[in-house]
Amino acid sequence: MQEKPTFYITTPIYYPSGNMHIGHTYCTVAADTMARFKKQTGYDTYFLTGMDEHGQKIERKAAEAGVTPQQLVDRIAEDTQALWKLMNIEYDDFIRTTQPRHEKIVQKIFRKFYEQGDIYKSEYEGLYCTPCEAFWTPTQLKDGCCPDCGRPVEPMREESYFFRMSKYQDWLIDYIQTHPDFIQPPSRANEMLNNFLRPGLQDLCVSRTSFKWGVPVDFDDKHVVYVWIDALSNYITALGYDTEDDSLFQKYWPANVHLVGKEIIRFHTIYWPIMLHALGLPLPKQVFGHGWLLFGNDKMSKSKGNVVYPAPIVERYGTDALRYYLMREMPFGADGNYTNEAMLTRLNSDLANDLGNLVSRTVAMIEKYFDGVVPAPGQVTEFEQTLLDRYQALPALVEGHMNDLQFSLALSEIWKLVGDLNRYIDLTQPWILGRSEEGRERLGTVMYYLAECVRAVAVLIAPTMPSTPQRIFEQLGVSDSALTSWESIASFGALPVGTRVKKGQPLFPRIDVAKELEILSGGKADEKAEKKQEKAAGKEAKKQEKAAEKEAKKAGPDGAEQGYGLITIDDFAKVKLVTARVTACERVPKSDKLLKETLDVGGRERTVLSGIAQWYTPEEMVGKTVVLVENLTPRKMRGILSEGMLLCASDDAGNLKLVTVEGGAFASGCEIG
RNA sequence: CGCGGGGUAGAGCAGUCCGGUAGCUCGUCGGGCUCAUAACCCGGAGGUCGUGGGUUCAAAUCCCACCCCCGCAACCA
Repeated sequence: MQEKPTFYITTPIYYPSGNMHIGHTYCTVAADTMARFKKQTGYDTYFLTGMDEHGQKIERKAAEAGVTPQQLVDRIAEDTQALWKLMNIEYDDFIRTTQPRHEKIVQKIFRKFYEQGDIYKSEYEGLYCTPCEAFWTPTQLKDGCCPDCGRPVEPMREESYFFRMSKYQDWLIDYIQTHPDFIQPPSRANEMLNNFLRPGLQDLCVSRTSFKWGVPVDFDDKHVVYVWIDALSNYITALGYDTEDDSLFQKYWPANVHLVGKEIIRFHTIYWPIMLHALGLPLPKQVFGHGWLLFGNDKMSKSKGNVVYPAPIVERYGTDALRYYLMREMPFGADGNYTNEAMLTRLNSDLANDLGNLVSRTVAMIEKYFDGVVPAPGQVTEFEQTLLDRYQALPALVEGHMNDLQFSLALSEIWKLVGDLNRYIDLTQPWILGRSEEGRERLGTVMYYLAECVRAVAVLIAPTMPSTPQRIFEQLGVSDSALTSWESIASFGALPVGTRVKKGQPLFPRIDVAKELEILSGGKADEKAEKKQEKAAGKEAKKQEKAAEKEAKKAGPDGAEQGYGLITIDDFAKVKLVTARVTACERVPKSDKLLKETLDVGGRERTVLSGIAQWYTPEEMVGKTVVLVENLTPRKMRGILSEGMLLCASDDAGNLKLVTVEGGAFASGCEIG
């Protein structure tokens, strides 16, 4: 028996500092699509994803939440795996850096580096910002102060182990230059060479003593292994490298592709190759840096948060729809914008109008004209020839784009066939052929070509949209797995004459874009509230508010027009507004937008966070008398509990002004209303 | 001089490496069709390719300078 070629693909292991959102989903879906494609085209594939669960940030987050780091990461790992299930991700393994199988090998690797002289002990010296618990290089500083919080930094020393990167830099430069496919897209290779390699690599600090949540260095227990060796080695520890059973490692390493975000390409194309080289292992064949999914302004939503989570989208439109959108919308490698509107428009035009409707009309016509039985094709005309040309060229084109990880191009090629088919129907006018007996053979040809081409489309979209093909096959009456394989579309005509089709539900119902946009933005806020606010009271209030809003919209057109429901005086009374004096104010570390205000409210002190740092400096805040929503459910942001909210006015142009009480001396704690 | 991405039709983008009628999707306007999910098909309008200079027979594309936007990693009430 002939052995299949192998294909090993990985995603980064994600950091569980929060729930996985659409950006992580993007990368994971891409890896899954690729893995499925390779499987479909005859490869023995292995697809690894997982989580990078160590580090100071997790330690701190867990402490804030009052749980152990392990509990924290367990929860997020569970949620993440549930999300991947929802997205129909078929990974072969899910590695977590807290698993013993990983930790043991990391220790071995670390020790090996030490013993062979790649790692040495020294001192890390740098400028440290104590509140932010971060080291900065002199070039990162802003006016000599911490770029995050603006406070002064101080020189600090920390004992650390270092990896001699410099020892390998010439080798790596040479490797990159002689392996042009190693770093993709190629512009990234230049970036690495010019910015990091040619100027000279600095030795890399690979251990920490400042936190404990990590893999202990087994010969020096003051230290834990820092992220580089811990996280990057997951790609081989997951395969059982350097264990008793390393059969997976033997079989699949080196990886064919590491899919990574462009922000971590440096670690994967410099540190990781050097580590592997030092271990005497071959390098992955390719590291592909994909772009970032940016968030365009969603005009329908006034909510300021712009993090998009996949679950609500999947609930409404299905997993395949979201997968299609992610893979189709932007060229892999470049940045792309995500907006609900663009997605809904895309789903409507490509999935509902073009593909879904094509399947619909094809099946409907075969039912109408041939009682649901696929007829035999007859004489071929130039119209069929056009289709055939497209059909025959398609698998190779798709394969080419897929191998370049150009998902959007692959899909766009497939959709050219979909477009051809819709056009074909108009050109051949089956409804006219159906009127006369002479047209019958011709009609049969048209129907056969349609059905057979639709079958091919179903096969081709399977990696991107894993569950849609089955729904198409059901309507086409195809159940034989020999007719759903990649090989089955190698040549036209595998679909047996006489197959019974059966019309089913529309594949992708048309979406009312305006309506859905409203629901999506509302749904998003809802989900956030649910995640954030454990307190039932808060949740309940929100729901009621929503229900009331909906009611009011139905009832009063005036209110609906403005997007607000009418409320009664009682509703308003629920909101307790009071005056408050800002007694102190500072920027929140590691946040662009947040200010932390300390307020005096009638003699009592309150801490409130506001996303207004772009408009107000901490200095000018102090002394203002502002309006506080006093009975808002407290919420934690950046680890600080915010007890209320300051009223602001903002306009469409992005200006923002605090609502203040004229004459700053007005007493604080006074009720407003 | 921190790094990176970008400025091409109303919107989102391709084209730029390797100069030679400016293209795709959505929207819009007009027409056609009735098998289909108000879907599908055809056609039109709409761009001095950020600005200024240079090279060239010819520049979105090459060279120089400048301007502007965005991101630097995500629950920002």
